[in-house]
Amino acid sequence: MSAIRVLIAEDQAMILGALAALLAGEPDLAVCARAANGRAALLALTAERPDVLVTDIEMPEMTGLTLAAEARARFPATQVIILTTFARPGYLRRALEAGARGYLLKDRPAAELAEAVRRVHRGERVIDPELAAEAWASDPDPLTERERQILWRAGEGRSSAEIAAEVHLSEGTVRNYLSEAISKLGAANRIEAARIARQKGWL
Amino acid sequence: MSAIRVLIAEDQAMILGALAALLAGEPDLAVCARAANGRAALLALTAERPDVLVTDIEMPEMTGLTLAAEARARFPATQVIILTTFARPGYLRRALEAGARGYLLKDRPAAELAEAVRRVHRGERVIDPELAAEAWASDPDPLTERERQILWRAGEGRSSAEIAAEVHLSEGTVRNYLSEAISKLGAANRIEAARIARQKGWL
DNA sequence: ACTCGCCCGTGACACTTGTCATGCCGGCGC
DNA sequence: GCGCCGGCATGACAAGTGTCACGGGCGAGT
Repeated sequence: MSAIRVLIAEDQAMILGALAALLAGEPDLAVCARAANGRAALLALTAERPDVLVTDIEMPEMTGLTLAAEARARFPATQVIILTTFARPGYLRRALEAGARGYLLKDRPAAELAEAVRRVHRGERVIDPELAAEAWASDPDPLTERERQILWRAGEGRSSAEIAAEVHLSEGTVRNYLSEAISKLGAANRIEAARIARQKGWL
Repeated sequence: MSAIRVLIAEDQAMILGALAALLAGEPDLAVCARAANGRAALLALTAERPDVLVTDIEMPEMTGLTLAAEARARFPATQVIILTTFARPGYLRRALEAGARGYLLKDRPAAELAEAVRRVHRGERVIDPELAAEAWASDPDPLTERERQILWRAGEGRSSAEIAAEVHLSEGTVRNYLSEAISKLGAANRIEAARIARQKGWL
């Protein structure tokens, strides 16, 4: 009986190393690769085809949520666990929609990580129960994928023209999406809209 | 020759466990206790008198910085290492004033933690070199009080007119201050300026 | 086949924002 | 006294932003 092969994606190098050390202590688990961002994780997925992917959400290059969706689509044999600081219902909802099988908080005891890896590998779901209840009660993400993508860039300080170039759209269209997002969120401008969306976990 | 005894303080349980696992892999180090907040760390210090204390900054009950100062005053034999996410020069300065011997970022490779523990135990200082340079070289806060006051509000999403009303200035003047702040920070617009200022700890 | 939602685009308009030239005033050094 | 600089203010202009009306295409459901 061979060990469960795990890929860890986490942008803070020391935490990445520490998590790897944590799982290395379990005889039935093996950390087959590590990645410091979403893009590197995709490469590692292709090369290693691990049984389980454990990923943070907030990473450079590609967030853990889009990584989860990519992984789901291209490597369905790999189960995804989101491991994050943030107990935002919006994150959980999007994680589940992206096909994640587990959602774990960094607040939880260390032992739960190894246990979660085993359980998703058996095909079970592992969701923080407190968070699951809260997620059901909260209002759903009103933003479309495009709106989120564009609002995120606007929140970083990019201009409409810059965003248009980045996502290959016309500037007018970008302004339309922003206008739509602003009105959906009841904000007065793109800055406030980005702030609200971030706080609700929709970015 | 006995192992170096280490106390770890960190509020995120999983990270705490992972860091402990990381140090447990080093034969010359021993994690003698763990604490989930500053108050618990003080109790553990009293009970265990460890050689080295590794602590996060942002914790409930008592921050790592005040914990460092307390430890320095009451247990001078224990050397303190601050381990944090934030590369803010202001934090580093306060950490050193509190008597910390090490300041390490969670961004750094995992191997550096064990090495840092050994070095502070030998009486050396361990300061992230990048951060040390930045802390001394960085022009301390180019913003005037007015600029800060106004840029902060702009970062919250308020318009120039709203800000003008709040601080009893003309709208044109508000725009002038913002323009000045934007150029001082090398930003392209108020959003980016606010982001940069926040990141540098100037807001 | 039809509607509905999301996607993408255009053009026009009013408003906001960023920049610049210009000025007043009070403190500071010489 | 004099120049000089930093804080504060104004007005004017160009560029960027938010809104609206309107158009097209595509896929999912009824």
